[in-house]
Amino acid sequence: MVSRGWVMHVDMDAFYAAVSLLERPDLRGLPVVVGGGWRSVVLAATYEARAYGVRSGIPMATARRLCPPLVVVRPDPDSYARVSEAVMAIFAEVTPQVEPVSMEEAFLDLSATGRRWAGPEAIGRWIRDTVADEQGITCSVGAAPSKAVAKMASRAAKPDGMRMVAREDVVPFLHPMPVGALWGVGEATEAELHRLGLHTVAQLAHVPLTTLRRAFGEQSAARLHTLAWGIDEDPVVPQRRERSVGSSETFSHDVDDPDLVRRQLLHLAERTASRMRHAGVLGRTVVLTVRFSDFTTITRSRTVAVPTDVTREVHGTACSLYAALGLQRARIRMLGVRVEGITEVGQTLVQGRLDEPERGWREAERAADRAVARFGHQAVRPASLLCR
DNA sequence: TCTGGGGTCCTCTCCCGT
DNA sequence: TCTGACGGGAGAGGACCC
Repeated sequence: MVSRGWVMHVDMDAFYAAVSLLERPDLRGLPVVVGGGWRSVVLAATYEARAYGVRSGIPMATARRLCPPLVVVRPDPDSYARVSEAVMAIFAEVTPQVEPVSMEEAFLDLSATGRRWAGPEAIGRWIRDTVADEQGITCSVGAAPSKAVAKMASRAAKPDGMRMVAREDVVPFLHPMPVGALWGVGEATEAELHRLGLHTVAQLAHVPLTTLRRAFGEQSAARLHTLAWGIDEDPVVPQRRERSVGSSETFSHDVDDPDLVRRQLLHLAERTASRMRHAGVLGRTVVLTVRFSDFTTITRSRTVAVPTDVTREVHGTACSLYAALGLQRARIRMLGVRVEGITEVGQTLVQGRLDEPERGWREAERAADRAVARFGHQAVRPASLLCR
């Protein structure tokens, strides 16, 4: 075994766009993005589109302006899930210690690989070849002594490349980089670091910890400092359990009608709770998110006495949180419903209420879930959503 | 320019009980 | 009975990731 102490990060190149092109080979070589309606943002862009400055996260309108010949394709979640599952199965042939980060990337703890592998480079080559042969898409691979550095190595290798960073090479690899390249340093943190006169990882690594503490607080300062030296003890954890489940949606145009808001909250509560029932989990805290037309966003939450996965209860809590805001026809752009404090059904006592019928809403909604699974989403729906 | 939807984690504040 | 210190939990918001 020659891979002890190595963590590998594998990241699919422009995953959603690449998978979409499998169905549309005629679009190969063109600037293509995956995205939705006119108020949406770019979900993924091919490297041809990126040459125009188009990248994921920018508004669709901006993308069209930057790249007039842009081709837009709609997302295809089923295909993404199928390819992702196949790719994760390839990783599992290397090691059982696979931590999926999202559909398109995962960390692999190479300490647990068998003797058949000659080392991290051989593993990386095999993964890249197998993913390309079996799934027809490319990926980038980074390997290092820690997750954070492995992640940055795969980013440096993109697209369609591989980068190994041995323990003795970590500091020379990191220190010339701009601070914004560190994993976990986004726009706001980068701006604050620049304000402190820190532009490279080397400068960040040598600044006194007390200076960072004043600017970022205890935990974030410690994290930044250790990251700058490539130290990251975060282990590879297969099968991380979700800590919250939620659903949100931007209206096609801003709304101020309270009835429309309550109907949308029902739609979001239904989506959230049915996913919870499907996953076999319950949650205690309902979080309502409201984004107004000026893009200011507020959240309000309430913890209920008994954990729930019942649409009616999630909806009722979300509605009372909304009512408590006392909004006078404010223009709303987006609504979200999320449930936190997740536990598994088997681990939680679901206490019946005194005023609850013996076979209550929970059973009714489970029966509806079974009908939906058999006959499709239109089979059973709350009456107030039938006109959607 | 005009900003999706799914998440996690951290910080700060407030409230409550001791 | 009042006051202050302290810790824990809840709630709100922000930053970050893909």
